[in-house]
Amino acid sequence: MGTSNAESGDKEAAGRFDTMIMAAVVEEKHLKKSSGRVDMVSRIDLSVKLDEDSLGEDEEMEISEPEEDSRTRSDHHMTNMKDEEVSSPQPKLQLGPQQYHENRHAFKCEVRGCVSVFRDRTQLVNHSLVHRGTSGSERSTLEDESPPASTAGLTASEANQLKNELLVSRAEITRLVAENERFRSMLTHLTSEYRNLQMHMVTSMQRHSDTVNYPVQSPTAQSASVTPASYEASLKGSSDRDSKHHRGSPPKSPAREQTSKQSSGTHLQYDRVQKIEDISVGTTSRPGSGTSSPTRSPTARSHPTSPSQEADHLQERASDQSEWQANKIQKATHTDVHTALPISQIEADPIVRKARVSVRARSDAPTINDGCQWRKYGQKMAKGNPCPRAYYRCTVAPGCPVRKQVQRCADDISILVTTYEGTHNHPLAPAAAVMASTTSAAACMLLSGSTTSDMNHMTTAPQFIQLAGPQGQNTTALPIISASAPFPTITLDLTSNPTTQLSLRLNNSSGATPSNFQGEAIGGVTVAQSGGQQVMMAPQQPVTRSNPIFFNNGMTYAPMVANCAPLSNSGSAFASEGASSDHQAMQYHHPVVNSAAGRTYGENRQQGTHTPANSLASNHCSATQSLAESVTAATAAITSDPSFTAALAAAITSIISSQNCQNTPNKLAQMTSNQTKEGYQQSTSSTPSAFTAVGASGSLRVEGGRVSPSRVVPGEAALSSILTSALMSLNAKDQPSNGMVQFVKPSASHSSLVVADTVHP
DNA sequence: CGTCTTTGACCAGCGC
DNA sequence: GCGCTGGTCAAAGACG
Repeated sequence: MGTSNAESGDKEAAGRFDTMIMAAVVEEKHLKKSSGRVDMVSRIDLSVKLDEDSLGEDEEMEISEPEEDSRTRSDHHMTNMKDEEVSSPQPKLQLGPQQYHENRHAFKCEVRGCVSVFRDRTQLVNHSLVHRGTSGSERSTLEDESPPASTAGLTASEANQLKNELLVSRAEITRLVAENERFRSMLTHLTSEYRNLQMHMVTSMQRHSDTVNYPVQSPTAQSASVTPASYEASLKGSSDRDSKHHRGSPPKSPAREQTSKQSSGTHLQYDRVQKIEDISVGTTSRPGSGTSSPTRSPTARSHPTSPSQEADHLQERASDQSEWQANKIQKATHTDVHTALPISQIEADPIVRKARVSVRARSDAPTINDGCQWRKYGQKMAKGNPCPRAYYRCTVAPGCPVRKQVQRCADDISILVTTYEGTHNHPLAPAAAVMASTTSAAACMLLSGSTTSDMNHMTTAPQFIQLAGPQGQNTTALPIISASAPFPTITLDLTSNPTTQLSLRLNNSSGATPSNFQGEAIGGVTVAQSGGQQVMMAPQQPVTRSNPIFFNNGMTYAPMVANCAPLSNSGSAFASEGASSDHQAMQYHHPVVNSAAGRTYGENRQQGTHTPANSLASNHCSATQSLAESVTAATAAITSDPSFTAALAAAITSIISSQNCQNTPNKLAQMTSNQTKEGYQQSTSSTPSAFTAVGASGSLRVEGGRVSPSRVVPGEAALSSILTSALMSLNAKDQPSNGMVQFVKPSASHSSLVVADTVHP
C-alpha cells in the first residue's frame, strides 16, 4: 500500500537520518478514495522527539505495531515527502508521542491537561485543531525540544518509517542469524551422519567382498562375489559408465586412446564396479580437480531442487574432501584398467588396497618367490637409493590389482625389500595364498593399529632387541610403520638373526612316501632353549628348501610352500619335507627365493628356477611324524611350559586387546575361513586338533587347518590369519611345505607373533 | 615369432 | 606456476 511512498521517503531521508532527533509525523492524509474519514483536516503532524538510544522496547514495539495498528498508522503515513512538500498550508497538529496515544480504536490526547479520548480520527483531528489554537506555547515548547521535521529535512513519517524498517531489519538479521545457526548445526549433524553412514557402508562392503571374494576361493565363490542385485545395477547404465569414464579421463595420445578402445570391452566389468561404487557411495569429484576423478562428469552432480536435495547437496559438498580421498584410493585401485577387473573386494575395499606391506628379506635373486606370477612393468631410480626399484604386476589373473615393488636396500644390497600392495582377486595357489594372507594380516594389523600399539611394547622388549640380531644395524625386528609415506606401510623385517627367535615348528617329515604320509607321519616337536628363548622344533627334520619368509615382527610366515616338489595326490593336508639342519644360517641370510613354484605354475614368468638345492630338498620330503602328533606335541609344549604359555597368552592378549578396527577382524576371520575352506577343503585328513591358545579375552583354536576365532576381534582375527597361513603351509597338499610353521615368539610385552625359521641343530 | 624386459616418456600428486 | 618424485605406459629390443 504505502510501499512506494516509503521507498521514496527512504531515499530522500537517507542523508538525514544521522540526527538523533527524529521526528515522527503522523499524518492523516486526505485519501480521495478513502471513506472520507478525514475531511476537514487532511493531515495531522505529530512532531516527535525521539532519542534513539532511549527508545524503549515498549515504544519500539508500539511503533512496529500489530497489523491493525500499523494499518491505522499507515493511513497516517500515506504521505511522503513530496506530498508534504506540496502539502497544502493546512495547519498541522504536532504532538509529542506522549501527547498522542493511539490505542487500537481509541485515540487519547495526552496533551498536558487534556484527557480527551476519541474513537474517531475526525474527532481527533478536530481536537488537534483546538490544541493548535489554544496551546501554541505547548507546541512551541515541544518544537524547541524537537525541531520540526521539516527543519531536519526529514519528516516524522519517514523517520518513523525508517525506524520501523531498521527494527524490522534488525529482527530479520536476528532471525537470519538464528536460522544460519540452525542450518549450521544441521549441516554438522548431517555431515556427521553422512560420515558414519559412509563408514558403515565401507565396512559392509568390506564384509561382503571378503565373504565372497577372498583370494583363496573357488571360481564359484568368486562369481558369487557379484550379487544379482549389484550385477543388475551395474548393468544398468554401464554404457553410461563407459562414456563417463572416458569422458572424464584426461586426454590421451592416439595410441593410448586406441588402447583404451581396444580394452573397452574389458573395461566393462571395471566400469560396472565403478557404477556400483558411484551408486552406493555417491562419490564426487574433488573440487577443482577436473581430471582427477575420471569417473565423475561435470553433470554428475545435479543441482538440488528440493530442500532435502539441498541438504544432501550441502552434505555432499561438506564431505567432498573425504570423498576425494576415497576417490583417490579408488583411482589407485582402478589405475590398471587395461584389463578387466572382476568385481572384487579390492574394488570395494580401498583401505586394504591402500595399505602396503613391505617385506625385507635377504636374497640374491631379483625378487623373492612368493608363489605368484609377476610381470615387470617398470623400473625407476628411486630417490635416495642407488638401486633401481622394479615394479611388478601380478599376472596370475588378468586384472589382478596386486602390485609389488622390489628394491634392494641401499645400506645392504643383500636385502631385498619387496612391497606388496593390493589383494589378489583370483584364486591363489597355496604358496601364493600364504603370502597373500600374511600380507593381508599385516595390513590388517597395520590398519587396525595393533601393530602400532604393539610397537611400543616391542621397542622395550628385550626379545626384540635381541631380534635385531647381528644385522641389526640394517634391520629391526619391529614392524616399521611409515607414517610419512603416502600409503600406510608396514615393513616386516625378515633379516633378523634366527637364533634369537623362538620358533614353533610343526613338522611332518617321515620316510613315508607322500601317498602314505597321511597316515604314517609321526609328529615331533621339541622345545629347546636357545639364547634364553624357547625354540620349538621338530627333531630330526632336515630343512630342505626352506625359503621362508620371516616375519620377525609379528607376522608369521610360512615360506614358499610351492617350492617343494609336489607330492603325489596323497590327499594329505600336510606336506612333508625333509630338513637340512645345516641350512639354517643360509636360510636366514640367503633365503632361497627362487623356487620350483614353476612346477606348479608352469607359466610363471617371474619365478625362480628350481635350484638343485630345491631338488635335493624335494627328495627329502618325507613325512616321519604325523601332524597329529606334532600338533599334540606342540600343544603340550605350549601348555606345559608356563612361561611359554604366559608369553603366548600375553601376545595373544595384546593382539586381542587391540581392537581398533572392529570390522577388520570379521574380515580376517572370514577370509581365514574362506581360505581354509576354499583353499584347503581337500585337506580333510587334517588332524583333529592342533592347539588352542587362550588369551585373556579370547581364544583361538586351530583345528585341522582351520583357525576359528571363538570371538572375533581384530587382533585375534589377524592372529587367526597368521596361524591359518602357517597351517596352510603345512597343508599344502600338492606343494608340500617345508614344514616350517610356527613361530611364536614368546613375549609378554608385545602382541606379535614372531615368525622364525628354526634351525635344526 | 611370441613373450618378456628394458627404458624413455608421460602423467598426476605434492611441496615450494 | 614450477619442479620434483612416484608410478605407469608402451615402443623397442632381447631372448628363447
